[in-house]
Amino acid sequence: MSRDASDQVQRESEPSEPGAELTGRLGFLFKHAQQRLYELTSAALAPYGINGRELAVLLVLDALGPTSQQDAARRLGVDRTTMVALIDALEAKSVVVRRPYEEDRRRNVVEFTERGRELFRQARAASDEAERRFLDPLLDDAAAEQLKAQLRALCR
Amino acid sequence: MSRDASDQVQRESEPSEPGAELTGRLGFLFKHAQQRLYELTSAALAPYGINGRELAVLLVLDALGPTSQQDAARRLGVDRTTMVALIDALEAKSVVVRRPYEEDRRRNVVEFTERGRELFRQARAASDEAERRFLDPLLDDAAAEQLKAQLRALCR
DNA sequence: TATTGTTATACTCTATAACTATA
DNA sequence: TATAGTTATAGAGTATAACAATA
Repeated sequence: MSRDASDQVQRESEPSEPGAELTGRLGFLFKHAQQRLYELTSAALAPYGINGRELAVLLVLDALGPTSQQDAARRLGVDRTTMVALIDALEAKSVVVRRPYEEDRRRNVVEFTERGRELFRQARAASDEAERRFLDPLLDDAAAEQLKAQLRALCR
Repeated sequence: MSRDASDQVQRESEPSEPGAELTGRLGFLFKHAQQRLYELTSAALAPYGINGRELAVLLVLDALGPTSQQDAARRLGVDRTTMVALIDALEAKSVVVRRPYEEDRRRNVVEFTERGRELFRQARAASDEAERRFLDPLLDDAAAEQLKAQLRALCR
């Protein structure tokens, strides 16, 4: 990366490129940045047979340990009915299993299978690598970290 | 604080807050930042009876002048069949009109109505204000501009 | 043959409501 | 009564395929 910082910093507050009325808007920028991240991540995860949403479920399971579907749904910020389908898909691929929870038989415990845990480790590494490639256009690691910090601030 | 040493090691680029495995990921950050921007923008546009996608169409029309649906669709990066429905909605609200284009009668020309142009000006201002509120958690205007510059770099 | 607008259709992601079995 | 999981269903947003009119 050998570009001058001034190439990337927007000096004035009015963009001057043609079409910036649209392409300079936050909604447009977020949509397209996200689209690009989605493409990179999808390609990176394809060899493992899971998608980004399923990896997110696995990250939650890894963080929480064996968990009820409801807890995982809350943690992920999705509806519990959405979680049913996500776990269905992961269970069909033998990445996780549902176990009855004896102490409260309304619940399932969801946990990794042995090969599911190994698949998760590899898929997470592939996704990490995709994130790094996504961030590659930024100047350096400090810029990448700052972007993350700003996004964190914007999520309340 | 007398935990095992391995608990206290501050790793290099790993965030240490609980749950950061998920919430520190770019996909998660983008999704939630965008969700927040969506909520603010939706609320800001509601009084004008249009949504963010429709405002994007109007921004394209404003940038291009009277345009065919296909040109507008290309500029926006959506399918021409998607544009049909978008123009349908805007025309139903008398914000734009379709006019036959005499030089090439396969085409329509889409353009603002008089009150549509005025509504657009006000809606755009409201959306701008929503963007500013969205960016409010950032330190200052320079940080906001830098975020935009970084997003632009990430969209290729 | 190719292009513009259109319709019909389908797919993805997600949520709400209602059912069941448990508590 | 309340909760966990499930099913059925619906809505938003989008795309593909096929058609009519026109070039």
